[in-house]
Amino acid sequence: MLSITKLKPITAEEITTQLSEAVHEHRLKPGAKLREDEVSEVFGVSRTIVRQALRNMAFDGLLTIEKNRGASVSKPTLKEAHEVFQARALLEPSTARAAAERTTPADIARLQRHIEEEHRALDQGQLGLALKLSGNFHLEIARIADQHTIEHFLKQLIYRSSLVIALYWKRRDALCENNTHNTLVEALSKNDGNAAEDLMTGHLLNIYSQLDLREREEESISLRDALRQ
Amino acid sequence: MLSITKLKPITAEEITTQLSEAVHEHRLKPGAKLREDEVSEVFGVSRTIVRQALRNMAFDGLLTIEKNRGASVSKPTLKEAHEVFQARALLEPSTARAAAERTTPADIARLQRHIEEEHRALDQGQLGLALKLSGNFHLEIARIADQHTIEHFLKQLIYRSSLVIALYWKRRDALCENNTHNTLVEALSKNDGNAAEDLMTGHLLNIYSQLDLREREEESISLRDALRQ
DNA sequence: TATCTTTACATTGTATACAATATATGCACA
DNA sequence: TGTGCATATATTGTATACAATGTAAAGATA
Repeated sequence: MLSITKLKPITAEEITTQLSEAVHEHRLKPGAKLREDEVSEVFGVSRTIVRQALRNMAFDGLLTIEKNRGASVSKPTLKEAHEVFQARALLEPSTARAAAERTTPADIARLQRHIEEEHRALDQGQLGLALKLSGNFHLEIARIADQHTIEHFLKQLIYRSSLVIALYWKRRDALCENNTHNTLVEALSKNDGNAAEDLMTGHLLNIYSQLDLREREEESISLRDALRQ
Repeated sequence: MLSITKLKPITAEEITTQLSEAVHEHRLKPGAKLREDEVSEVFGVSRTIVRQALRNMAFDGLLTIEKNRGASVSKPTLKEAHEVFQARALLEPSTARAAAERTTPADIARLQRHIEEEHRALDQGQLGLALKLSGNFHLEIARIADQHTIEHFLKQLIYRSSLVIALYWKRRDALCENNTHNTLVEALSKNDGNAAEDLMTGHLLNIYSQLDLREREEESISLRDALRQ
């Protein structure tokens, strides 16, 4: 028997979340176009709602909306890539320190579950998922630090980091397995703020160093885009 | 003779800017309601556009939109007030340093014009305007540092600072006249990054110290709001 | 064939109609 | 009075119709 109960339609925020995760996991790659009625068909809502969701994502820097030409997944420039990691370098170490000072056993358990999931995803070759989980680990730390404002900014930066990685990661074949996250959890569990701050600084530098952020010629992309301007 | 040329209507972004400035200048105070019809009448556009503008502002933290209950100017809590200045303390000093390393004479001229305007506003008793100009001074520094991402975050933080000041400033009667901005410009003109960074740190602490961020009983506000939840 | 126009189509932008919800008003009853 | 309920009004939320714009296809001219 089919249930005909009219279930309430999905909200703009839920669509935002789902699409954002798709970008974060590289299921939607930089440059991908998102047509409004395509999206509205998928989620079963009107374009009104879809447009709200797309604008949300544009705000987070995930999408770029060009007037009369629609929305597409952003392609951060080299400069923006640098800026994202510079901003993270300013925000995350002190946040890690603050988190260390108030980490509870329950927090540790959550973080360890995060890491496990991430490893599982890597083992199964789900690179995109692993990347998303890795980002969420960082967000979790901001949550523990109980810094909502910074968490909000960090969320944007981490999503954009995912785009940067999609475009500028040196070796696509493998996200290097590293155990910095484990070491960080250790520092947090000991409430060692100094260590947490230092580890986070090093961790970000490590990621940063694995990006290929040299100037490129093909930067001026698809010719069409170059001429359009 | 009346010009009947159909001038193109104002955009959502322009409305966002105008309303944001009104909030920044305290012409719109925390708690003030913004009805969609009213706004759309004022600007001569449909509610569609107004709703875009209101959502933009909600994203910046200037407005709080409650489902089915409309938009009103945000009233940052004590915790949020702390968070705003903690975030600024992380971002602005290093930004000032970066700015110092690339400040040009033209930049100095702009900054000095800023300060002059600010003083003029103060002399004429236009506190709100002075506050906005003061905020713009800080944004100008981020612009000089050529850090677009941080500038974007800072803009949000500075707008919210204005709300915090509206709610928690110790002495409403007078924005204390200080010449820290002048000293900062001096450091920038000498390309003295260390000094700029230190001055910015001190400046932010100074503002922070002039806020009354002690717990209050009346925090739970208008009773209506408290019970509504 | 190549280039330029013109035309048709696809897609986004805006206004508006209607539905859903919240707020205010009036009335009954104690 | 004042409290509860019912009704009316105001306001926001969503879908849709139409306008504006961009893109692709077809045709014309050389």
